[in-house]
Amino acid sequence: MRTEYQFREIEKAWQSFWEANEIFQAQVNPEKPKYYVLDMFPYPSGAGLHVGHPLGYIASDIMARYKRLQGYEVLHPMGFDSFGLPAEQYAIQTGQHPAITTEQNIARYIEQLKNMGFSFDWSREVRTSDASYYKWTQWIFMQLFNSWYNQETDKAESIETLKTILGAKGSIGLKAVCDEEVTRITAEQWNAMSADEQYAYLLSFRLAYLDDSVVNWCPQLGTVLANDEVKDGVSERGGYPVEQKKMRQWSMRITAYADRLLRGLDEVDWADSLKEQQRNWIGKSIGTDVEFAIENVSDKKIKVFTTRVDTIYGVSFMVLAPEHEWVEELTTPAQKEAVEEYVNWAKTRSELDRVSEVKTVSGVFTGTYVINPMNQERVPLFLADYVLAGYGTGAVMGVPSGDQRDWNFAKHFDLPIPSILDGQKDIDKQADPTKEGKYINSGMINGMGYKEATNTLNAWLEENGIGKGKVQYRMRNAVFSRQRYWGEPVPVYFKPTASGDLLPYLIEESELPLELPKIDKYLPTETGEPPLGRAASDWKYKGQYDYEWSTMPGWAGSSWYWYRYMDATNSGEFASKEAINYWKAVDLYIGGSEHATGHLLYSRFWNKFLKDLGYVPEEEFAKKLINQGMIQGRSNFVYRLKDSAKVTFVSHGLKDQYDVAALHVDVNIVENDVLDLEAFKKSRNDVPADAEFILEDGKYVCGWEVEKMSKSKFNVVNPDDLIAKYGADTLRVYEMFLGPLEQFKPWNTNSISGSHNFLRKVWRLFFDDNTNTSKLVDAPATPEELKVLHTAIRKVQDDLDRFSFNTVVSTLMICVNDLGALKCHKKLVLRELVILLSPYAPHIAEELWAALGEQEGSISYASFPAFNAAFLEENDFNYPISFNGKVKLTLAFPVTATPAEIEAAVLANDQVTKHLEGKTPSKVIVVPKRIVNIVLGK
RNA sequence: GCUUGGGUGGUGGAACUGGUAGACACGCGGGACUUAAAAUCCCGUGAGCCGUAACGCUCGUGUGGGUUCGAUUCCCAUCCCAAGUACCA
Repeated sequence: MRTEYQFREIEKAWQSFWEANEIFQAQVNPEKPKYYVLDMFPYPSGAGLHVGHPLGYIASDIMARYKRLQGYEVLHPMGFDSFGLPAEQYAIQTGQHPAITTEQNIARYIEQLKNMGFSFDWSREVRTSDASYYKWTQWIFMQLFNSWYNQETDKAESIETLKTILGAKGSIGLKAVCDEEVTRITAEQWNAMSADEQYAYLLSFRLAYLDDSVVNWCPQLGTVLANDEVKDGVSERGGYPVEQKKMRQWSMRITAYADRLLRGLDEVDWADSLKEQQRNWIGKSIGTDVEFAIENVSDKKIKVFTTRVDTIYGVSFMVLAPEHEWVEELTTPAQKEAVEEYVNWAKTRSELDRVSEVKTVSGVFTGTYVINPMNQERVPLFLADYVLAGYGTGAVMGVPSGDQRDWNFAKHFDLPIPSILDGQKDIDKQADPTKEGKYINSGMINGMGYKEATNTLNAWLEENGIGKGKVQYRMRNAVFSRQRYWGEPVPVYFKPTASGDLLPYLIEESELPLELPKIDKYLPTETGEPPLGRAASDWKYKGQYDYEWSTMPGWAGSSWYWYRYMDATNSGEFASKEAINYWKAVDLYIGGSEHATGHLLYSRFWNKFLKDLGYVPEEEFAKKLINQGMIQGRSNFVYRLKDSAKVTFVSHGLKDQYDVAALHVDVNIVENDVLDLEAFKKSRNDVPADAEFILEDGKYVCGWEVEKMSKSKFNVVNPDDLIAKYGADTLRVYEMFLGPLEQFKPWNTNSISGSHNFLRKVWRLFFDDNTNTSKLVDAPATPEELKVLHTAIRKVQDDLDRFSFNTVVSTLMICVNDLGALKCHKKLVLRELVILLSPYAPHIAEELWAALGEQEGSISYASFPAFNAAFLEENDFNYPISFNGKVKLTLAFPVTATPAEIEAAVLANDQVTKHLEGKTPSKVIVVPKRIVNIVLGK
């Protein structure tokens, strides 16, 4: 029998062993510290996994296994974000229920994941589309519906506390996050309301609420599209026109949490770029709302938001967004034509046009003037598309001296550019946004500095009822309805009031889950209602009330799933108190950065909400987050002669001598950029058997380029193929060895043989390939062997603690190379080496662990080797001796030598004297156990 | 434009708080073993230069400056690449 490294048998055997013995099942175990390693769970797409997907899973699995070795109770689960569009689209085309497609895809994913040897606790697998899971997504929705945000306590509270407050004090002066247009009422008014009226009033305060939202409606497809399904104003699929349509939609008041979402970022260990993205997305700005009166219009005032109220005396014009609702009314007859023309032109401009033409100035005068409340000056009112209707109040005060855009605008329309600060420089050439200096030409703030001026103005404006300090956020509330089938039903039905208005009511908690009804077709109804409307005739609450027909968005199920893993089969709670209090939050979360402003923001929102209600203990759900970099494709090309009677391909190195066209070639038939000619001829029908190849050095060399990994570019590498050829352990080691986890990098199968050879070298430390014998011996380790081993122990531990997965691989390679050179086959040493290797290559590690005669069954629960610094101690240190920073030689000195002794010895050395060339050193720097530098004057 | 990363051999990358730049691996070249191949092992491999040779010299981390005894690492300026983004008042 050969004992050569038989990875196929080894990997299958250990995967079965792990599964049969439930090796990776996590328990609530207060005896041990816990560690929760989470991967962003995948959407199970029909294409299966490519080599890019497992990258993050490998890293998280290494951490999970490493922490187990360190004695932690590790929770490392996997599941599926299984609601989503592709399955629904497939259902529309084929009529097959999305659940069936989803089930098939998941089965494929699980098979692929199991082949990789991940240490997931599969007993905790979750699927967002299972009713037993979405029951709790619906339950959280109900909690949100039953809550309001109290700004006094700065947290969400039960709607019952709001009723009490309204009954006692009314809503005048109530600090709550609510609909903007809500009418403020007294306690008497509240108490005088009917039950239905009170219920309707409360809807404006609930964290889940109904609102008219603008959606991308595509009449031809009869459906609502997400922003990224719309390209250049038409649907990505089919290219049909898309219009903006107002629809009654469920929304979530995420803006209530804007400030906490911002503050929480300081607590978590996430990449700066990611935090910055979230900060930008939330877009907090502190400023002032100011009302400007309009000349000859008494019933309206224009409200502007400014972050620089201190510049208000420098206002020389005012601008409204072209979409502003008062445009028509505020245009004078003389300007009517020009304004209409401008508004129509502005409508044709896409978002892209607006962004790309930043430098051009456009606008039109309305003919109307507004009055600056500070100095009663008449200021012309313009329209310009640099002002956006969707941000702030849709109106901006123009201060050309301090804002470059305003300055450009003023120059273009020949408006005055008054100076307001003595610190402003060259404002005839450009705007100067400085806050330095004292105010001039500025009425009541003349002579003041920035801070004092701002405070003075805010106080005065508030006192006179003209303005007010305000915090403005860019972030909008989150639309929560989707006009789709394959999502969670919203647990709401509509019941008419006495006057016939429909009000939304929650179903009873005991009636959860509200399951998706069966429907005949997965399209909207003929009247444009969502697909669930098709079930309406026999899908009614208590047999009489219509349910909500829209479903929840994709982010609903993924905004709390890490809690379900803690107690995945609990039917009475989303997770038990005991489980939540043990596992608390995710210690390490790994996933792509593309979720920065979606999933990661919504999840933080729901987590904070659940904490407010006392269901979970932590304000932030993921303490540490690593974004793995995307793996890009590396395409290969062949070069076909353009004018040649016979089909002819020329090798990469010679292609410049011919007129050629580059064609993608399947990377799976190319090795080290050398094309497998036979496979190539078979792979394509457009390559005849007698095709000719112009070779270099007897080989056909392909060109290459980095592109996105995609089928159309023939550069998709399937992990299954690599596992079949090299084994999962090799693939795991190689993916980590490729480079830092966070970095974007192209996939290149070329050097995978290096990782495979490494594992074979490990194998050969244990077994002789030729004589079929074990080389293991029971002998005490030499100091040299211990030094090699402990150098590796220290570095592996240090590197894993800072998530430097790639350098661990080279450390292990060095260790194995060194032990090989020392011909070390001692059990005591190799035992520790195998433990170090086991997080990366768990199958071979288990096999070798068994070969060592270990009785413990699985290496997974061995102890991580204890580092002993004593083995690394040296008597001498080899000092590099440098002259003016350039190293010329090295000299060994005892580590106990003092700098003075070293300096004396160095200067007395013959070689050093030779390098001095008779010069006298002006200075000698000795850094103990580092370097000696001799400074020579010029 | 702004924000955040990043530019190191033929390639992927290493160098943890400033201390021998290029670890480790791929690729390539040479050699041993073999009838041959595979496998394995050994040697070499940043560029340029001097010499018969041991050895030695010069340059070198996008570019230009600076700080320092000493800079891939810190500072300033600048160019290029990637991701994100908002004309945000």
